[in-house]
Amino acid sequence: MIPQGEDDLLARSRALCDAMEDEDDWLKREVLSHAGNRWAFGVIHSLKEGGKLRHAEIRRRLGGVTQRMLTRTLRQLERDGLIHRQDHQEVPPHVEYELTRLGEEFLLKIIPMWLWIFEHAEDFRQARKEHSTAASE
Amino acid sequence: MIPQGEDDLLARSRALCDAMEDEDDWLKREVLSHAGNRWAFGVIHSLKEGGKLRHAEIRRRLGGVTQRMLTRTLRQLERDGLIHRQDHQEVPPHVEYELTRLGEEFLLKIIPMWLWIFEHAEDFRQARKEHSTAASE
DNA sequence: CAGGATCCAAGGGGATACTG
DNA sequence: CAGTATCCCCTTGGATCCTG
Repeated sequence: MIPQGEDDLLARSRALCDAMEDEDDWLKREVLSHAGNRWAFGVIHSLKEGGKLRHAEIRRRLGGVTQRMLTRTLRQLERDGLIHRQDHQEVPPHVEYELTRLGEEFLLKIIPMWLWIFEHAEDFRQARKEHSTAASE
Repeated sequence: MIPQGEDDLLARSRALCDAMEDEDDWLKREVLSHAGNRWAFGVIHSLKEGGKLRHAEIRRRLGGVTQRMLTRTLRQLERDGLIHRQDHQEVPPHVEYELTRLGEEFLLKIIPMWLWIFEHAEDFRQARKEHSTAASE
């Protein structure tokens, strides 16, 4: 798919690589790391589907995440502007999270890559298997 | 952009999230980590442009990477089948690396996200600035 | 030339307990 | 309910030195 514009994509990417000396390096690390983050994708996904959600509700949807890790993930995403945190200043605490426009766009950008990875799950498994057998020879 | 098929994307992603219980989690971690890896993207990019390259040549193109980190990155990419390592068994050592078909596809899949992030660099900077001012209030 | 060995600092991920 | 504090292990990124 998307055979058109391949050279163009590479050229633009190349230009960015050259331009990205030191100043923009934090951007890659900061933002792209979320894509590899253990819970970030699930959080964004949940918020996309559920709209405005509370901490406990997100935890329920994810399953397996600890309070601490969820809090850290939420803080990180908030800091980068992908989600919005709304504290209702109530007792007991009532805090709601929702995707920002930036967060929605981010989700739509990483889903294709995400899908591609899982579509090629067998290729990756195969590559690893071949590699381990080659190593044992 | 790409307003068409948004629901479809989400539905497919949702289905994958549900299906991905424990077994496929390594896949996400392993493969997606390359996207956030400090050097992986540059390595893949160099190989896409330069074809078959040696260790030292890749180092020259990247600039700033240590031997150790480059070796580790190459090993990781090789393990996941994104690049191929060809040891010519010579003295002095002569080892060449090149992209596999899987690696090329991977590059084309992550470039759009990559470009999007840099196109929105200002948004991220702004979000962070607002967040830090909000925190200090 | 390619990369292994060693040592280090920082961060990710997690378990458990506690708090306003 | 939402979150913090403390402890832990593991990985990442890196500097430096050494080797076939």
